[in-house]
Amino acid sequence: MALDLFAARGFDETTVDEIAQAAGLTKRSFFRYFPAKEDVVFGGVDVTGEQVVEDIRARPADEDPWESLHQVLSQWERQIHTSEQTLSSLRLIESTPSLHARLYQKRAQWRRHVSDALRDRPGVQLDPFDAELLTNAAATILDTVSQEWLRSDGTADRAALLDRAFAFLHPAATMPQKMP
Amino acid sequence: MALDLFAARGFDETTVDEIAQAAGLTKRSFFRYFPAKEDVVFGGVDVTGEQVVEDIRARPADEDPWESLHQVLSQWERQIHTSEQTLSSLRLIESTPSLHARLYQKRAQWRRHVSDALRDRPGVQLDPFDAELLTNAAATILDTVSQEWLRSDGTADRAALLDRAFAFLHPAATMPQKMP
DNA sequence: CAATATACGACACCGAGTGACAGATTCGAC
DNA sequence: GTCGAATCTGTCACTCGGTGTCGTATATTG
Repeated sequence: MALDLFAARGFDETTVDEIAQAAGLTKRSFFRYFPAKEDVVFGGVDVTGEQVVEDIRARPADEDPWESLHQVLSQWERQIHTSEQTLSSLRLIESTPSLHARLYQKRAQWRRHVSDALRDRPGVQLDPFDAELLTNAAATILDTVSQEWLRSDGTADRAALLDRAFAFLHPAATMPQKMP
Repeated sequence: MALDLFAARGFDETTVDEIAQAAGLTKRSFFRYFPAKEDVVFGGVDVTGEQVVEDIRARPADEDPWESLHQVLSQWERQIHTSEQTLSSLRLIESTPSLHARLYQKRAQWRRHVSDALRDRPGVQLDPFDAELLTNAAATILDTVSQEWLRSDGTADRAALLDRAFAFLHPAATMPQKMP
C-alpha cells in the first residue's frame, strides 16, 4: 500500500495526506494508527522485538554473555523470513535519513532491554559498562550484517555473516578489571 | 545562549522563534546559520571530526587496524577538553530523542570515512565487511564510553574506559575466512 | 430499542523548514 | 567620496508533520 508509494516517489516526497487518501482515510485517522509517518515502514519489519530479550533470559545464567548473545541472535537470524519486501524496506530505510534515525531509536530501547537482561542474571553480577559494551557490540554486528546483506542485494548468507562477526569480535577471556 | 534556553525549558519546549529572538535574529535568519534546530547543540561539541580520519591515514599501513583505531581514538580522547558545558550538552543530547538521532546521523557519515580510511591502506586490502565491523565496533566503544562517563556525572576517566573497552573487545588474531 | 463506547471526518491550530522578494549593509573599483 | 555589486537580513507566504477538539456515524451491549 503505502510502501508502493514510497518506492515510487520516495519517502520524503510522499505526504501523509497522500498515504491516507490511498488507504481511504483522513490524515487525522492515519495518525490514530501510526504514531509517526516513519512507522508505516516498520510495521512489517520485525525490529528485533521482545522475543530475543526473553530468549536471553532463558539462557543458563552461568553462560558467557557473549555466547548467549551469539546463540540467541543466531537462532533469531535463522527464524526470520527474509522476504523480498524486507529487502526493499531495508533499502528504503538505508536511503532515508529520517527512517535510519527511527530504526536507531527503536534499536536503542531494545538494547536497554537486552543489557538489563544480561545484568539480571542470578549469581554473577555484570558491570553496567561491560553489559552495555557487549550489548552494543552485538547490536553493531546486527547492523553491519544487515548492511552487508543489503549490499549483496539479499544474496549473502546472513547467518554465516553473523557467525563470522561474532567469532571475529571476541571479548577477551579474562575480563580486564577496573582500577580502584 | 540558546543552550541556556534548552537547559531551562528543554529542547522540544523551546521554539526556534524564541532562540532566534534571544539571539537578536529572525527565525529565517536562524536557518541561514543552522541547517536545523538540532545543530545549535552540536556547534560546540566536536563530533569526532576529520582529524581522526587523517590520523588513521597517517598510521603505518601494516599496523593492525584495531590497534590503529585504538591508538588514534585514545590520543583523541586525551586531547579534547571535557568541559562542564560538554557534560550538560551530552546530557541534553541523551535525554532528547531527536538530538540523539542527529548525533547518530553525524556519527554514521564519520564511520563511512573511517571505514574508507582503513580500506585505503596500501598493501593489505581489507574486506569491506571487516572494515565496517571494526569501525562500527570502535564507534560503539566511543558511544558506550560517553554513556558511562555521563552516568558518572563526568567523574569517570574516559581514556581509561576506552582502553579497557578496546582491550576487552579484541578481534581474533586470525581473521576467520569467508566461505567460497 | 436505548445507552454507551468506539471510530472517523472536519476544522483549527502549532512548529519546523523553505522560497521569494525587498531593503539594508558592506566592500571594492574608480 | 561615489557608485555599483555582493552579501546580509527581515517580511511574508507557504508546505508538511503532528495534535487537540468536537460533532457525528457505526457498532456493541444490556
